[in-house]
Amino acid sequence: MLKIYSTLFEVLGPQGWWPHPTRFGKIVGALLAPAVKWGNVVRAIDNLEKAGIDNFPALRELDVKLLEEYIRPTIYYRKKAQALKAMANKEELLEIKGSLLLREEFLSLPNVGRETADSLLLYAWDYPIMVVDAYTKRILYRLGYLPQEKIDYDLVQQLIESKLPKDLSTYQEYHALLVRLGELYCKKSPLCEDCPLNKDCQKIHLKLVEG
DNA sequence: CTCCAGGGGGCCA
DNA sequence: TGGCCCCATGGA
Repeated sequence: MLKIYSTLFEVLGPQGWWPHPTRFGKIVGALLAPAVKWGNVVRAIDNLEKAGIDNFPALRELDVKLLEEYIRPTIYYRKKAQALKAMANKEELLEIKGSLLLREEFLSLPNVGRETADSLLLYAWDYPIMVVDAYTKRILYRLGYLPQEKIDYDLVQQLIESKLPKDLSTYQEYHALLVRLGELYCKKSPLCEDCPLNKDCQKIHLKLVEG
């Protein structure tokens, strides 16, 4: 597990997440990001900021229909609008420091599941918790760390956390690196010949090409 | 132009 | 758990 991390870091370099500088942007970004390319998340946040929506009180006052239009570049925008509204209406959460209790609070918000909750904690609350997404599962499965690709979220999270130093920047970078690797090489039709992990991959055997 | 994948989450059986 | 729905975007 640590070897994957060091290999990815060496080949792909530091990813430097989270791209959005403000706390508002980080939180909104974490809520919009699932199943959406980051570029489209940025478009959505830009739409909001151009409309002067750059803080939670403003978001709370914003008409839902208008909010939906602003974040339309992100898929499932109606669901995500509900999540944003719910977060804006629970502004007291912003003052709480990261914890597993706060995680439960996030999970009680509409349309916020484990990945989204953990993204909020890891990137907007600086709380060291590993985010697991479809790429994470697919990559670890192909590398032989998981018995199957469809597997319980918590199990994968525990596995990773048990084998990495419990360190904020390690978790932040590792998830970002796995996403980057996934985007580049680990689609359902994989592009393994160029994958930096190719020589370690047990499922797919093609030659490693160094960039 | 059409087809379709698919970085999540909720709900229901 | 497994199936279905939500539903923009971009590449084939």
